[in-house]
Amino acid sequence: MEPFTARVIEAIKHIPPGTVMTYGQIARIAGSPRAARQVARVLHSMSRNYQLPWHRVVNKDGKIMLSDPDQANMQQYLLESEGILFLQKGIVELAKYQYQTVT
DNA sequence: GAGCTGACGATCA
DNA sequence: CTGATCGCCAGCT
Repeated sequence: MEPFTARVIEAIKHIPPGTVMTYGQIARIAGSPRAARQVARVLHSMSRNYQLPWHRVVNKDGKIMLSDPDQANMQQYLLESEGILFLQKGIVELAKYQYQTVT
């Protein structure tokens, strides 16, 4: 497995309940600030093979950007279950819930 | 093995 | 401010 992938997985694993992280933020932690897309790709691939809180990952707008409506709905449901309030359909209050990386 | 795709993000027009 | 384009590079065909 690529180091990048391992870092992505680890970063996601460290996201506490009730908080979220952005793809770009994870990308930075993983070592590639502009590799947000790869984070998403890794996520989509790993989430079905590893037990990851992939639902705690949203884009920089705090918005769920999943292609599958069913999964997007699932993500919102899971986040709400953790106490996260949605401003709109598929949009969380990122400024309030974004996880502060410790590095 | 080579090329295409894409759960994003930043910049340009 | 809104819309379109480029870059990024791991994963899939």
